[in-house]
Amino acid sequence: MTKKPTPIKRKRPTMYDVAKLAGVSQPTVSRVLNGGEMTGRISEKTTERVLEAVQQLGYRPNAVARSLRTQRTQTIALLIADLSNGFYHVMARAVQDVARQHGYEMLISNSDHLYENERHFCEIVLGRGVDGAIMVPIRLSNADLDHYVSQTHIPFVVLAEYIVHPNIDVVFLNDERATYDATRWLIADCGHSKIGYLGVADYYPPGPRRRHGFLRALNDCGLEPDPRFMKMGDFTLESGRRAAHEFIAEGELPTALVIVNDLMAIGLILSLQEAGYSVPDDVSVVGFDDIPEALIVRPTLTTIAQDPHDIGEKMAKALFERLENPTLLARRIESFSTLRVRDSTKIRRP
Amino acid sequence: MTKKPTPIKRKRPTMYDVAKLAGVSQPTVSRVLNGGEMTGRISEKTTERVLEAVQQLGYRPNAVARSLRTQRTQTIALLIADLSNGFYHVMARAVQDVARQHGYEMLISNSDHLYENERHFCEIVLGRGVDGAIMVPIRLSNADLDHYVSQTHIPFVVLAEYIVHPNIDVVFLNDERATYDATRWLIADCGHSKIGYLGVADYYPPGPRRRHGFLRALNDCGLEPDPRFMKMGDFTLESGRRAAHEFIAEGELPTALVIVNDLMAIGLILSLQEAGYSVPDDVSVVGFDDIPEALIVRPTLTTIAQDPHDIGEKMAKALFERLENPTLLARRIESFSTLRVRDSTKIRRP
DNA sequence: TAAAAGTATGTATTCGTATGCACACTTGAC
DNA sequence: GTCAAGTGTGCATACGAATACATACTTTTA
Repeated sequence: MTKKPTPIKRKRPTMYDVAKLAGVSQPTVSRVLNGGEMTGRISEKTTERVLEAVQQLGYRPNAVARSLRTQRTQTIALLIADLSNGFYHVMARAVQDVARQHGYEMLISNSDHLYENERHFCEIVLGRGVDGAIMVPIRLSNADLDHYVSQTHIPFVVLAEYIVHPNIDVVFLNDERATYDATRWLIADCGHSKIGYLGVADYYPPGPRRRHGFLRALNDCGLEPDPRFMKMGDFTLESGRRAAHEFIAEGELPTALVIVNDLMAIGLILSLQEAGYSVPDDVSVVGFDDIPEALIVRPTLTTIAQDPHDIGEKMAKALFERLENPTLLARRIESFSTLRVRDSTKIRRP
Repeated sequence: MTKKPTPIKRKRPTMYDVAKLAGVSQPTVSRVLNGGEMTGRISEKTTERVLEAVQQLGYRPNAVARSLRTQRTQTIALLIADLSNGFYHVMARAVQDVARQHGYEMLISNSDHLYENERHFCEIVLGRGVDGAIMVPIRLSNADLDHYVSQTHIPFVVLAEYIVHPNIDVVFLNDERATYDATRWLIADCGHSKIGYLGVADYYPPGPRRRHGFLRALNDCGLEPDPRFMKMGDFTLESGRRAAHEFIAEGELPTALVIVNDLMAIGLILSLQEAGYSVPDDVSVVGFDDIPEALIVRPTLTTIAQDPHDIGEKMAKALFERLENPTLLARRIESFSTLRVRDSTKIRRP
């Protein structure tokens, strides 16, 4: 008779197994491992025996059981809007660094800008009982968020100026102001007056704010927005290319374009170049985000740089502050942008 | 005596609360919600009452408790080597799609190519009891992985040809062959003979294989590798720039370069251009990966395209097949690369 | 030298859910 | 009118660890 086909799982050892081997009770093992001074000290001899048994069995605490008992999972959840947007990598990394520093794990999810996915994420957060959540909501309304937040009692931090809620920390960029400043710079310092704007639909939260900053700058400089130069995309490179083709087809280009994000700006630049136009000689372009690709495209992209590391860090810190002190009130925290002038813009003297 | 300082959390409702409100027992609630036909059917009247109570209390099952009871978490873990590498986004997305399709959540982690992080990930996997794990190990040895895998009994899938283990599914690329083919194409079809290679240190797993493919092609075509044209980086764009500066400083360039990944290829191209060289007129460049930036850089990058979506999908599918059928033997699954010829290479007739 | 105060450990219970088993009640068959 | 075979529920327990409380033993104190 041959050996049995190996009963693949020998069960994972539990505290009871360790306790039995060490000749003590299960709680003693727990106390040795968690060392909570308050729990009662364990003699050195016992400690030693227990640790040896742990070693010998290769015991590892079961995080699920522990979570059930302690009501904390040592995990936070992070929802980002687009896994393929470089902006979020840096942010995610910053969050992860802070989390790890606090001994927490991070559950990342990706909404692809879809309402359904954002809701799904919240459901998970509620069901799985993570200890805190950080998200970049794009489609969720204040009411939606309130609905979820009121059911859970964990700290929530969002990157979204439009959210206003007594229990949610908000980190936000001053998009409106940043776009205003950049536009004004194009007009006042660079001498442009035929300026266009490539934005996104209003239901994307940063859409209205950035467009408004653009329009306000125009207005303050005594210019009228030209409807021929106002177009829309959807944050993707491809939509930037489409916009370029529209401009080309219509035969008239502005001398400068403010664009709602870098990816679209890059798409537009590539398509303009392929059609024989020059950036910045024919059109100056200003993007928004400062993703790594902004330094790869030629000309390098002038852009409004957000600081995703700073944003991630601020969000994570806010979260852990509230985890440690749940009575803390929700705050609104600003993260600043700066205009990085590169080669895609040039001074034009009429 | 005053009231306690407000126990801010009114506790989350449990099945008992639902049961009480509906006038049934807790197991009945469980059976209504899980509807497992085998469990015994519940009368329509009861079902209705229970569902109403669920609704009214806003009850949500506690995933932690459920996991403890069922010994499954409905979660898989994914470790990627570099969150800022576009290659992994697509892969992660593919994995997530398959996971979601099976009703599983995904815990993403990021190793930054660091040994410590890879180990940490395995520890988490063991402790937290995810149901399966997918990883891209870079530093972990076969022995390390064996150490971990032997302690857990969940399916593991890795993207790494160098791993050989009876309980680990391996998805791999035929790097050696792909590099061989590309090099041979440069020589035979494009007429290059002064060919260099920009690689990475041997402790990065794909390093030796890709270099070997390069050398084998040279050898098969009767060429000798020229040590002046063999350099190393570390996968980053910056290291590609450094290599370019070395070439320039040394004053002699090959007419074609095979480069271990796109990011380094792009860095090299940018630095060469800044120094006044032309790609592909002075040097033809072939990358590896086909990241999105390959289409942004000018000239567009000729590259060996991996198919990250295919890879992610294959890994996830392998994982779920073994989740559903644990007796399945571990397999080795190949994912194919194709050479995408773009503008960074040109034919040279001596 | 008995009582009080410490020390080290064990006992019992709890977290929220799933599930084997027992039980009561129907229905139909003989 | 008794028994077999369903139905629909409740009871008890288990998952693995943490913790309030009890207990045994030691030391100190009056």
